[in-house]
Amino acid sequence: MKWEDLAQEPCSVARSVAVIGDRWTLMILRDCFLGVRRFEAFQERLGISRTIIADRLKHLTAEGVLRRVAYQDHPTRYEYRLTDKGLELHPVVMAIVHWGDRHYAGEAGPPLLHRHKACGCDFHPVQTCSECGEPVDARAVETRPGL
Amino acid sequence: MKWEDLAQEPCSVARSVAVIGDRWTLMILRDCFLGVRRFEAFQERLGISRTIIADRLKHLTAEGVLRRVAYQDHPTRYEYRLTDKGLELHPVVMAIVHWGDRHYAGEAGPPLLHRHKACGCDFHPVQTCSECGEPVDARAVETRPGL
DNA sequence: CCCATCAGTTTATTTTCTGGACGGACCATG
DNA sequence: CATGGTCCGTCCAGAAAATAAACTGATGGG
Repeated sequence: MKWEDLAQEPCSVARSVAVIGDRWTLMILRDCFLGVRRFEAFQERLGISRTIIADRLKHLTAEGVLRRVAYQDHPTRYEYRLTDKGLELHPVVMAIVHWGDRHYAGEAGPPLLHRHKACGCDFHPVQTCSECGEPVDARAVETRPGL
Repeated sequence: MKWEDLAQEPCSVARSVAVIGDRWTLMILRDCFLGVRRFEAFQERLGISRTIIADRLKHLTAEGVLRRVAYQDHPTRYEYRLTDKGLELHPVVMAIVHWGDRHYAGEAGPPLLHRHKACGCDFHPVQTCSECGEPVDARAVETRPGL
């Protein structure tokens, strides 16, 4: 199997991974959620070659996760913003952050705190069932073919 | 920046991505959550070269996400099972699945359904605030340095 | 002019991946 | 007791992809 074939698999993980399942793509998305928008800023923060940045931004734009927005003319310059589809990746990123916080944070605690504006508290994400509202973990889930 | 350097970054996304942020690693984890445990089974399901399977399984084992468990002697054969740390990746995988379901499922709906054993319903994951219990989305979160 | 900013592209190198063969320890069958 | 099958890997050479570093090109400021 080739990487591009992932998108054709009858599996939502495979299809998503074809879009976002790449180290640098995930790092770029992290920065997007932190408010980074410009090519130079991504490059500087990540410290990787510009080719990769250009490539990944192009890919994410083509997939509708980011959109290019002109922020000046003469010359026309674009920045990259999350679309609604991109914003929906927030749970993915938060879940990754939380796992990292739990298993790789040092003595001093997690590097970043997240505050829920509605209640004003620092929080971590909890995954719950859309039907009953209770927290869900791996052992509480049964999977079966749906198609 | 090199890929291995990600683990040293003061960022939980970077540290997590250093462990699981690879296409094939994510696909292997998907299969783990579907109950796949054996080398041959991973290889057959993914259809990629055995070298990659061996490499990724080794990496995940070294990171404590999977553990090797002997399931027979003469010769001793091992299978790979999720550890508790690995099971904690469930929210990450579910979030990815849900995003894929929303944006890449065809007419017929998502390829897999997930049933919450406790309430018996098919569900999708909802990310909520650990403090107030309300659903959280990207715009409801403020980030600040915590260390 | 000369330098700086910004968003990329081009080119050459380095790394990774593939596909296939191979190894070793068994077991079942004829 | 050969022959083939199962299972978990490893090894190797060629192909493909990822990456770094330098370059382009449009513009503005001093």
